[in-house]
Amino acid sequence: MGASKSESFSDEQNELATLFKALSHPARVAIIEYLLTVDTCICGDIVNELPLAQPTVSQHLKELKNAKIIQGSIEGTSICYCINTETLKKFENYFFTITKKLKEKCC
Amino acid sequence: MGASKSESFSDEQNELATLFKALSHPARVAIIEYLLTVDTCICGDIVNELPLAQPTVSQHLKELKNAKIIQGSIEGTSICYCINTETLKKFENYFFTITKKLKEKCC
DNA sequence: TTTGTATATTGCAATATTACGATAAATAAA
DNA sequence: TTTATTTATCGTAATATTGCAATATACAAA
Repeated sequence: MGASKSESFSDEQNELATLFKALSHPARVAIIEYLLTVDTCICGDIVNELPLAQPTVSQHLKELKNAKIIQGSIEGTSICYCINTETLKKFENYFFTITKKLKEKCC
Repeated sequence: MGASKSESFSDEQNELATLFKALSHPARVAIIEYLLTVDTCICGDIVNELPLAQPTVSQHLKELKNAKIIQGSIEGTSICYCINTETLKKFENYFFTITKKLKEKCC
């Protein structure tokens, strides 16, 4: 085996796991943090911000895009990336449900 | 290569990524959700709740324990698992910082 | 057209994760 | 002590992730 038995779990559980997975690498956390420090959706220079080669950064950006956590739009020669507020809200909601349930517990 | 260049990122970025990673599998999301549905820290039967073999569940539980998201105490023959409120609060705080920053942005 | 700049894709090696059968360890009950 | 029950660990196969050099693509500027 080796492949995750995702079909054995609910859609919501898989969706939540996918979002967590997209953020499960320090480089991708760093990308999100960087996108949050800049005022607008700034183009380029994400590569210069990270201690990784350009193809590696491109790959991490692709994963964040696939998870719909960020989105990129072509802006001349470069690409303008920004956070997908929609998805982050969804994520926040999921997460809230969990932490809310936790507060209702004793333990 | 293949190993993650974690030393190139901040401790906080790595810590956050570790927490996300611990929850990046549907089985582990399911475990957390199950622990939240039961009133107290119920022993055993986590294995029966999941569509996975016992060694696999044990492995997932170990990962959640390593990330300090859950904790287990011996209770006779079985082990009583429950959520580590401390860690989840820390996680919640990290996450809040991100979503708060997002709200301060236009985009 | 040629050159330069920005980003993506390919290919591959190193490493990590996932899953589970077999087995071990620990303890309760008979 | 023997047996049953519960959880952990080992070993291993299948698959996924990470990182980057090389290369491709796309387009702006010269």
